[in-house]
Amino acid sequence: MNSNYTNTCTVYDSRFSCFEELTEEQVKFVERNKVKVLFKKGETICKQGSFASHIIYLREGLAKVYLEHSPRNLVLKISPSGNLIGLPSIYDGNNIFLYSAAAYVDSEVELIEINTFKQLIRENAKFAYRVINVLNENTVQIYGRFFCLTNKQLHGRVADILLCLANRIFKTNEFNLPLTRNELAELTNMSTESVIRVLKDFNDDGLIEMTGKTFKIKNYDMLSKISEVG
Amino acid sequence: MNSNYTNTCTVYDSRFSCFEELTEEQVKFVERNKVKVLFKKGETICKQGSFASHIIYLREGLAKVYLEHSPRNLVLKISPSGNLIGLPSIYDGNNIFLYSAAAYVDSEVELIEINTFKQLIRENAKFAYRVINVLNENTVQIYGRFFCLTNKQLHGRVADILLCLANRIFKTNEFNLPLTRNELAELTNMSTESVIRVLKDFNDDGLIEMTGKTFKIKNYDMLSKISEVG
DNA sequence: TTAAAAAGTTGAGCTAAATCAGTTTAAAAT
DNA sequence: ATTTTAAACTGATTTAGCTCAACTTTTTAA
Repeated sequence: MNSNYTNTCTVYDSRFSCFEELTEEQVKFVERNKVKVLFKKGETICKQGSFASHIIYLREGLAKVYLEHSPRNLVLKISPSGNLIGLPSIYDGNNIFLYSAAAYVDSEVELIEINTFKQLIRENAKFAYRVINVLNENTVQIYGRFFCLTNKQLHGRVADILLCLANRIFKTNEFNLPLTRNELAELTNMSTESVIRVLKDFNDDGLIEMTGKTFKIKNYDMLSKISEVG
Repeated sequence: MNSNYTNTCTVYDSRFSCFEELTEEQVKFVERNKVKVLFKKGETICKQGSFASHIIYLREGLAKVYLEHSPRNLVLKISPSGNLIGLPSIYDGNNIFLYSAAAYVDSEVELIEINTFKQLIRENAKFAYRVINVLNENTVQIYGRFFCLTNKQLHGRVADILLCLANRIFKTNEFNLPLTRNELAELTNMSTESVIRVLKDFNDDGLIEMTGKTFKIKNYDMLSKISEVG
């Protein structure tokens, strides 16, 4: 089970859509109570501390979910298309966003009115069960990331995020990363300079091939090992 | 909302019991499908990687929930009585415990058969809604702890855990801690020596009064400040 | 009630990784 | 096309916090 900790500095990979469980009528109910919004790269999708009047479904794009805190934020997860953002805000006694989210690339989201969502949970147990699944998968992912950021050293963390990007986000060994080195540093909770140094090490050792923002995983096994050992 | 990050190196403080939502019949159904077990201090309540055949309700005691990984574990949370352990294991496609739990003190738990629990979720939407609440509260707590361990320095982390113990676990400013310095180190993700040094600093500066395992919070405000600043 | 083991404590030295201060390159803006 | 700004990179320096190696106190076991 230790492989759980490899490559978990990552995202929730939506295997289940809770919306599948809705009746036709409920689907229409959702349609009536949602709006579609486009966010440009860098824009804030939701703001920590503001009223959570809606659940956010990321239809297309890539976003980061993070806790705001000067001098440095903590990225909780990166979220590709197909994910729900803001679910933990729906618990009773709380009506504010617990975190912020921002678009890494131009993104398309659907905002679903929160009481609509809550009502669906209360009246459709199967839907609720799916939501619980989504929440739990998410929790597991965050645990992996928690472990990664607290117990792995720099090389392990960078290896981890590279594997994550290749496996879970872009789903290919060669990808063009829409993040700056700075954003990569925020994501791995390290300094920009350290990110650059570690990437250079990997490049020099032939583990990756890197030209600017183009990355190619050359030695998957070795990166996995580095990620595991920390 | 920044006070969110103070004193969150902590536990889920169960405000809602999901079981309140059960019908009489469902309560009986649970009664038939649960067993009561006693765990001695130090004993493993559930083991990461083993089959999760049940949900664990901590009726009495104090436990840690942690990810196992040599050379050092990561404590996800400490769990006082009234908490459910093992909820994230109930998602589809997974039937193993994602983490271990161990008793800090002699503890009494109830094991509820997992399919019983799943059935309740599917057939009682209000129960499911409560479970979602519990999961979300838990998630928020973990986020706080995640932030604490990744972004705060040693003094901030120790201040945080002391406030947490006083406020959330023992609910008094003077308490006898059933943890060794070593366990405190594991909890704050620092070395035992560092824990001792920081505690000594706090003691010397009059922020706490400490004799062996007896702790007394003397300057709550200053500790809060240290916890906030990091 | 004494021995053994575990927990707690202290200081010295080391190291991983941050910060700082700069240079180079690339991307926007004029 | 040229200036401006931002991002990428490099080396030197600093430092927070760990490890190590002692020693003391407390707890447990014989």
